Amino acid sequence: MIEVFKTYLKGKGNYTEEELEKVASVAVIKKVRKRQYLTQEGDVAKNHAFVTKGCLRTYTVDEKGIEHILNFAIENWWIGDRESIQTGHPSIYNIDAIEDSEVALISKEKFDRLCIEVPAFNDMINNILQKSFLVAQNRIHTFISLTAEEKYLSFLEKFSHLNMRVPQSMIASYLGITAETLSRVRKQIVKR
Amino acid sequence: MIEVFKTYLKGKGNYTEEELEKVASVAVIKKVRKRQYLTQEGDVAKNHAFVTKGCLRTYTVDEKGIEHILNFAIENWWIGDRESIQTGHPSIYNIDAIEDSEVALISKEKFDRLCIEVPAFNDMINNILQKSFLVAQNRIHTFISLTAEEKYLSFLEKFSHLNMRVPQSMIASYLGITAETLSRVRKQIVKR
DNA sequence: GATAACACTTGATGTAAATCAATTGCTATT
DNA sequence: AATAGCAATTGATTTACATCAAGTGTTATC
Repeated sequence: MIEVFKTYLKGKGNYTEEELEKVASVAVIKKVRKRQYLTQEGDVAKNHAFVTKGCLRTYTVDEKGIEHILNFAIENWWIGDRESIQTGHPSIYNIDAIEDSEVALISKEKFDRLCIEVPAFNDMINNILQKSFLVAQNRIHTFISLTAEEKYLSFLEKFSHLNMRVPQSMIASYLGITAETLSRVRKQIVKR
Repeated sequence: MIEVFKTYLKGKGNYTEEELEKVASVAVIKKVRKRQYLTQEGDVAKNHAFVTKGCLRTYTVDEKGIEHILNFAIENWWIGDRESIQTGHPSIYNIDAIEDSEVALISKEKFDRLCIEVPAFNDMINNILQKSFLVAQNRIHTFISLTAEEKYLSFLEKFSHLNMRVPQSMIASYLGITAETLSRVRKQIVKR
């Protein structure tokens, strides 16, 4: 499935054939079965991960045992706790697969070296970062200004593909509402 | 006040004296009086802004006339709608000063050129972006997992300096709660 | 020094969403 | 085919927070 990664790279930056090989060659493919962890709370994250197949999520579990989902990642998305990778501090997040999945792992060291040695890679990563930031800003805005129903509608607009793949209870968690509330909200929407 | 900007640059990157001048020379100092807009909803944002003095905020106003504050920026922070600047689309945000302030403006064109011509600048900006992203992630996490009181305590931990400068009603808005709720939450906290 | 203009507090009431609990479907496994 | 194990729905109840409405205190403004 390294081909998925290469295709992605081609679409995202101006790589020479040589650079492309260089980037792809440091990636290590790993299968992650449904419910299997990629990283657990307390671990120091060592790898950036690119999803070639399946779907994963980043989340925490609070004292009451409730899961709070921070992010999903499907094919052609990156996932990983940048904070932990960069600082070397233990991660506060869990990452696991919610479908049988496959990721391309790149170790921090190799990733950092790529950023230096392959300008196209560096630019690509910074572009992604920029985009991720804007998405995050936007999501913050939904939290401070929208009702449960509006949050869900906004989610549908932006991530309808996720809506079809991810259990409702997880979408609720991602939106910061309960599964019951989401169920009722959906009923309301359909009714109109 | 361009000195504030130069001092900041020195602390944030490995600039040669020449590069430092180059960066500083493209910045245009602008005074922004309290309540004066830097950008308004509907405008296409043209400049990145670095705050050399004072305090500004990014916010929206909903149909009911309620303000939702997305960000504050004080001395040594950047502010501006990256999305609008990059895409050329009208901004959905208002930015105004909540104290008499002063900013260093850098136009999109000059900013982009600096990113290309001054590697230290590019690296610095990407570092800031990375940090901004992590802060945003963190804030999202507070929204999906904390109560009003916990959100405020978390805010205090991270931004106590802002707490002293910004009206409570605006902090409430930033936290996605009402001013009344914040007032009661504070009373609770003091009581213990 | 009176008056306005905010910023914050406090109380009464309303409501969206959470919680608790039971039921109905699925699909997965034996 | 029976059983277990989730995922979603639905109803009853509670609660955290919002809303509405007066108040008080503090700082500007004429």
